[in-house]
Amino acid sequence: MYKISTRGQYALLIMTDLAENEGKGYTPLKTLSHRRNLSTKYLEQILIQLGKNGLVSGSRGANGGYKLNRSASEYTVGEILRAMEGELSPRGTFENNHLDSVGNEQFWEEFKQNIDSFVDSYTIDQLVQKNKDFAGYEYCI
Amino acid sequence: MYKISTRGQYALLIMTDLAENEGKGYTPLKTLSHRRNLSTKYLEQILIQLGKNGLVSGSRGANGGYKLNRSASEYTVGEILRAMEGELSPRGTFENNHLDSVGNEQFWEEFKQNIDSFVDSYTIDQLVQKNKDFAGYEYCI
DNA sequence: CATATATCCTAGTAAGTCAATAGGTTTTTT
DNA sequence: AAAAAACCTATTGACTTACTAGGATATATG
Repeated sequence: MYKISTRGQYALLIMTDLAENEGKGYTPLKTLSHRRNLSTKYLEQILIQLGKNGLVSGSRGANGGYKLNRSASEYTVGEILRAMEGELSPRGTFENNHLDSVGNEQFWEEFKQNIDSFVDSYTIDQLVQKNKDFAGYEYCI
Repeated sequence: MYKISTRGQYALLIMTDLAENEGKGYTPLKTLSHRRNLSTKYLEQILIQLGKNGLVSGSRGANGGYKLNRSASEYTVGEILRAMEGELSPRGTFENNHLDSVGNEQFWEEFKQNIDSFVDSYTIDQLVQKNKDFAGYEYCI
């Protein structure tokens, strides 16, 4: 099937959200989950994992929350997805099966490289920019 | 993350196997499963599904088995994988979530197109050729 | 110091998927 | 008639997903 789970999708969404609110200090989990209408407790796990991977920082107590560690242009979509999903290999179990043919092995390897180079070609600020472009278009109607 | 399941991987392997044995009439399930050391009963389900999708034909009785419906150059890897896995969308549940941002939506759409165009750029006979190239290289050592 | 606010941590669970296994039915050749 | 083979349907254990739940820890403010 090769699907990216909701963890990866939510992570990407929240990273663009944080990017859109860059420079406003820490954004609390509650604000994020309400703004995107996602389960607070579920999103919490995602943010903690993003933190453990060095993508966001959390601050506890009043006025706390989460913020990006770098500027939005310094995050690729790939590293965010990999932080949540692990390697984005299109093969599941039985990788490198010795029974597989060499041609097939090469195909699977190229498939993985193709996916990696696609997701690594996108940065978070490019996603944010796409939104802005669309918003601008809407207002012009 | 969901990966391409063994069904898809086995299907691809068996299609290249059938391609390598093109012109030799029908190949029985038992031969295929023993040659690739795969579960006969499991592979049976895969071949039946490939048949329902018009990719192979089965013939019952003695001297029966399976064979390709077209020449190996007329199959893309994509159509084989889609026959087993359904659409190769990288998103799982909650596609087209109205809460998603436009930029993200576009990203997911392009991601899917990227995958489709990759798997559709490969034909089965290209995989077979890769094997032959490698075999030739081996013998030259 | 006390309290509210917020992140951090661990465990559990219902539903679904995966990878087989199993046993039978139907068709075709010899 | 018998053997060979595709076809069909059901079941199962292991695993994953998408949450839910309850607490422990840290921090700003009064």
